[in-house]
This record gives sequence, structure tokens and C-alpha cells, in this order.
Amino acid sequence: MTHTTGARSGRWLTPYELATWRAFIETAEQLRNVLGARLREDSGLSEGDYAVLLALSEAEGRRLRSSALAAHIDWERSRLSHHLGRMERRGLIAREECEDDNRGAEVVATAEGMSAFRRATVPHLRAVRELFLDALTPEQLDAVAEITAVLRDRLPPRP
Amino acid sequence: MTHTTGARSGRWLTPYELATWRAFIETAEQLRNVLGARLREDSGLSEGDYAVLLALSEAEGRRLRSSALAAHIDWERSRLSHHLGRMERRGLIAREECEDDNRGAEVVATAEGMSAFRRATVPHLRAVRELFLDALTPEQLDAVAEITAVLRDRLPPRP
DNA sequence: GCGATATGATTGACGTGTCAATCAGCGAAG
DNA sequence: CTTCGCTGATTGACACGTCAATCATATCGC
Repeated sequence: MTHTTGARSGRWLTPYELATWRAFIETAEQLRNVLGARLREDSGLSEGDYAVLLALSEAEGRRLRSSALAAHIDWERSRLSHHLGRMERRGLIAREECEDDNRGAEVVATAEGMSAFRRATVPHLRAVRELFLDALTPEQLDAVAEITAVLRDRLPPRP
Repeated sequence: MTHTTGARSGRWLTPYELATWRAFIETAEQLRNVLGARLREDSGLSEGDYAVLLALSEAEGRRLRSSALAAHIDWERSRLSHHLGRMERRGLIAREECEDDNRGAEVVATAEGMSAFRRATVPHLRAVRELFLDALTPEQLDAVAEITAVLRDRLPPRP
């Protein structure tokens, strides 16, 4: 079934349009879920944990200001705060006071956190290759890049 | 930047591959979030509420067995149970006992639930058109359909 | 210096999702 | 008929996310 099957830019959605929309959203979500489950099995980390530890692992001294970390991974500050609380309880990161600004907090990856992150990396990237990259031809990968770019352009800017 | 820029099917991910992967996942999630926020503004419903009410609205007598509903929208049973509890509290659905099987429960959309659903439908479909369909050429829409199909084929089957 | 305001970060309340455990009713084996 | 297992559905514990409120510290205007 292709776009030649029905009228397209009218006011209402054709079954094909609706199905394609749903397929897009649901496939992305299922991929996320499968990757997340594998990550958890391999390393005990969630996707959020992985994102935080990745950012910290790339930072000077494995540490970042909380606000810089939030900006880097594009999370809301309160989301990060809650998540860091959970990660701290599990010993993956630690919070330290900031020297030059007493309001600020610095987040540091612990040895345990870095260890879990290293354990996660290779299987995680392998899973991305297997479930996503290997499924697509080079042309399809380019199409994904192009399509996500035009979709992003339409998205309202985020505060 | 295209696939001609670097080696592609080696063991590790190129920056292009990684960026395209991330763009795919993040764009889909941002789209979901924006659509969900609009839905909430327009009708006070969440995406979950919408999915449940859509299924009920298409069912005989606006009612379904709980298990049939779960299968229809592809949700885990416990997820549905929790969600129905919240929807029931808000008066969007009601649960009734099933006549032929005393274990079973039937879920019915209330008048209030159907009203909210009708209020949601048009703006929701319009948002899908604006943010997704109108952003893509017919060829790009076909590409999405094709790409999601091949990705789904790789996904492990769900229990 | 001091008061108003802005900024960094946390908190509480609540909706959402998963997993494992539970419970009640149904139905077949004996 | 009763016991055992299967099925429909719910529950509790907990992870995750958002929103609005809060709190402490910095900083600006005077």
C-alpha cells in the first residue's frame, strides 16, 4: 500500500496515514523498551542511568554541575533531581557541594557507577546495531535522518 | 552528511549512525509528548485514556471485557487494571460484572467518557496531520511505512 | 549594606508503567 | 464431588516523569 492508494492532503486521515503514524510511534517505543530491557539485563542500569553515566563519563573528572548535566542530556531539572536521588541510593553517583557556588551541587560518577556503565556500553551499542542499523539499508538510514530532521523542524521549541 | 561519509557495517557505530539512531528515538518521543500535551489541553484526557476510549467507542454497546480491551490496545493486563482504576475514579468509565463469567469484568464508557473522547478526536487528528503528515512528502511517508515494517520484523515477538 | 529578585536545586503530590504475587471463579481429572 | 490447575483480573511495591511549590544562596539596584 502506498500513497497512491488514496487522496492524501485532505482534511481527514486515511487509514494508511493513520496506520503509518501509529507504526512510527509504536515502533520507536517498542525499540526503546527492548533496548531498555537488554540494558537492564546486561548491567542493571536503566536508560536514564545510562544517559547520566554517559554524560558523566565524558566529563572532566567524571563530574558535572547538576544544571550542566541536565542541559547536556536535555532533562528537566526536577526529573534529574529525582533520578539522581535514586542513583545515589544505589551507589552509582555521589553528590558533592560546589566550591564556587554554595547553591550548586556537583554530581560525580562513583567507581561502581563507571563499572556498571562500562559493562553496559558494548552490549548496548551492539543491540542498537542489531535492532536498528542492521535492519536498514544505507538509503533507509539516510531517509530516517532526513525524516527526523523535517519532523523536528515542526516541533514547537522547548523552553 | 550521508552514508557515503564513513564505513557503515563494521563492528562499531559511526557518529552518523549514532546520531540518526538518537534522532529516531527522540523525535518519536517528542512527538508523543507534544501530542499528549495537546490532547490534555483540549480534552483533559491522557494518551492512555484516549486509547481506552477509542477502543470502547468502537465496541458493541461501548463495552468490552477487560481482557478483550487489553488485547485490542496491546496493553499488559495489570497496566490496564491500574489505568481503569484511575479512569473510573474520574468517571470516564465504569466496571460491571460479567454475566456469563463471574471472574470477568466488563468495562463501559460513561456518557462523560464519550463526551471527553468526542471533544478530543478532531483536535487530536488535526495535530497528527500538522505535526507528522504535513511535514512529510508522500515518498517520505512511504519510507516511514517501509522502515517501520522492517524494524518491526526484527523486534522480538511479544508474549 | 540591604532589600527585591533571580537562580540552582530539591521536594511533594500525583499520574503512569512493570513485575511479581495474589485471589476468585472455572473446568477437567480422579 | 473435590481437588488441582488454569484463567481473568486486581493489588502492592516500586521506578519513572511532570508540575507547582519551596528553599537557600547570589546578585543587582539603591
